[in-house]
Amino acid sequence: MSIENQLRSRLITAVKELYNQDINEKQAQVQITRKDLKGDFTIVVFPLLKISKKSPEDTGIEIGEYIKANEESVAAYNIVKGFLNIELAADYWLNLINEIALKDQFGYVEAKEDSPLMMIEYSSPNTNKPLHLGHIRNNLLGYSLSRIATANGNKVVKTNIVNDRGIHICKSMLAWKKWGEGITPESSGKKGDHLVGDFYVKFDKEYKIEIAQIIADKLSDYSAIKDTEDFGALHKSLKAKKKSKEGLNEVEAAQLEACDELAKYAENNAPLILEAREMLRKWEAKDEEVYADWKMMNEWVYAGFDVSYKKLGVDFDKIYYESDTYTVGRDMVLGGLEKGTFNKREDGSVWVDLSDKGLDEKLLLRKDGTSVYMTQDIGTAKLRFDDYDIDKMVYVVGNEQDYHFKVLSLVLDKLGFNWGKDLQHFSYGMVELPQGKMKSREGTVVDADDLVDAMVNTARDMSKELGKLDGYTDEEAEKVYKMIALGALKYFILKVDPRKNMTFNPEESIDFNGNTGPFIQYTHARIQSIFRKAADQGVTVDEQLNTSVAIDEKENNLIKMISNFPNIVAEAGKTYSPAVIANYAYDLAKEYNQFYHDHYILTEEDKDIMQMRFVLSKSVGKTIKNAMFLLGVDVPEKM
RNA sequence: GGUCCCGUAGCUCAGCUGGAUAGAGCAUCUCCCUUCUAAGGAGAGGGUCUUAGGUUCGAAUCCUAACGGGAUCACCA
Repeated sequence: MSIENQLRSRLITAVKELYNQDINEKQAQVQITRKDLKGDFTIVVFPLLKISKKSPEDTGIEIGEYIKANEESVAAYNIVKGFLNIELAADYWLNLINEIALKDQFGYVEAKEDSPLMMIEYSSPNTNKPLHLGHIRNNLLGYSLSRIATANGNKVVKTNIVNDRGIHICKSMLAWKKWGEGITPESSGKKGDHLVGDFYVKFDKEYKIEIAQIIADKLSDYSAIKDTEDFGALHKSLKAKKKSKEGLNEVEAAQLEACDELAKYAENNAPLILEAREMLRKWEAKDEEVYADWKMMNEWVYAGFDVSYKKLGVDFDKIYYESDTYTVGRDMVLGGLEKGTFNKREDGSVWVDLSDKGLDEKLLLRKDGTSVYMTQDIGTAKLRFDDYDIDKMVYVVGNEQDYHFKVLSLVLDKLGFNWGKDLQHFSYGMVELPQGKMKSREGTVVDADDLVDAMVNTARDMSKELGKLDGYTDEEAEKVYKMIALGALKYFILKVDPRKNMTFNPEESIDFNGNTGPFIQYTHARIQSIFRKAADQGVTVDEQLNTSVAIDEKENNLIKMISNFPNIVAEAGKTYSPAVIANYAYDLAKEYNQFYHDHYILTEEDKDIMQMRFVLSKSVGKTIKNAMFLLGVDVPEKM
């Protein structure tokens, strides 16, 4: 039992003994004492005043005396403004740090035979474009969450669902067929995912031209807007005005309706989209030529993704492909249709009615029988639960899909899967740039590969300038540059509460000073440097410290922070938040740097004190390393 | 319009299971490298915690409303 819990139960018995009253957890408040006050743990006595019928001071004294008399590790107490601060015996913390010093995996809980199996889905890319900044947040969160879940004693399976089919894939295929002239990654020297992405963009461009043409041709059919000169501008301004406080007048409402109708008509009747749909139909019918092209282009993309994943340092235990799972989903939908769980409309499309749950009707199969996004998620879920004995399913997917996962959960539940309603949508916020949202059409999307490369370059330049890696081979140094670059990027993204939208400022992200990953990595390297120096000087140091040595406040603070790490890991696991770990690692590094600044270690003459600072430094180094590991960040020996 | 999320220093973010004087970093201004890594440390300025009510001994934190920003409500994924 932790000392905190011991104090809590002492408090409960104290109230029972002193005032003959039982109190609950909420009334028994034990928290860590503010840093600027004397004491280790604080008992808040305010909630107990009604019971004690005494002043905060008197109540504090009575409880303080009781705890001091009955809890061995409590040495003293003080009362400030009605808060009872408990002071532990000096050697309590020193014994604790000796225990910690012996544990390599300090802070982690190992999984047992009967530990729950958690499957975490993340990444889930579309095979029609390369990974960008948004995917980076997803991948880093998913990877970190899986490490945090593992550290909390779960068996974890990292999984990925590759969205390798659907109309969006057909768009890039079609564009490549039409305008690609047989270009390949080899012939162009371009990464496969980028090459395919280019054709997706090309499709969009040509498609837009066709839409504009149709609109121009058909404009005269729509009386409300027939004299419009700039359709796009009108449509946009009407939509904006509808959203604004002002609202639309009758004429404008009619115009907007006409605009919407015409735009929809154009979008659905442009020759390119018709061709793409035909291609999707052929693909689902396994048309030989379409299938061969699809396979080839997908291979290009996978090869590209592999490079990006490796660059980011993430991986998966099991990858599912939508092209394998959508038919399973379709069968399940059809099965549900037979049982009357879903219903078919006259045109042949299949729907689920969720109006009793406060949602609306949702499409599960199109009228032409092809699958939608939801269909494949149903199939994927089925396959996964067939493959693994999953206790908890976590989907790392952006918050723009909150609604989708609400529906998925209910649909799975309707289909009779008891895990349906328990699925966890780990919903994270969007990544924005200082100038606003990323827009692929405006070329403001930050490419994942480019970003990592740029950061490695910055790390290299900076390191060379500082010259801290002299003596390393080029290969060794390059490893460190990469470590620092990724440390900066990962920490920058993971330190923010995942649920919130975040702003990614490229300039700030490559800053290596202050509250950054490299700051924490630097602290680790600094600590390792002490040990190297010690070895050079022939100083031998024991792994344990003398528990009767005197420590000052700073040293005590460090021990307290280290000993709190397991609680932090548990909290991060419970709240699914790498940010909790990131903030802790920063606080610990900062605290250590202050200690380092005004405490000498190797030149300290008192052997016991030197020993204590040495063991302390070692424990800090280890804890930083273990914390950063949970973020997927490695720490260097030198930097 | 319905539903959901967010609003803390000039900027980016902590703090939110109610608790003591609301914290970091960046940016601005001062200091500190002849002893273990200055990618560091110390200090200064900078706040009606969007606003208004409510609950409470106590509210940045919980509740309600307003204002501001975002997401979503497709035979897109």
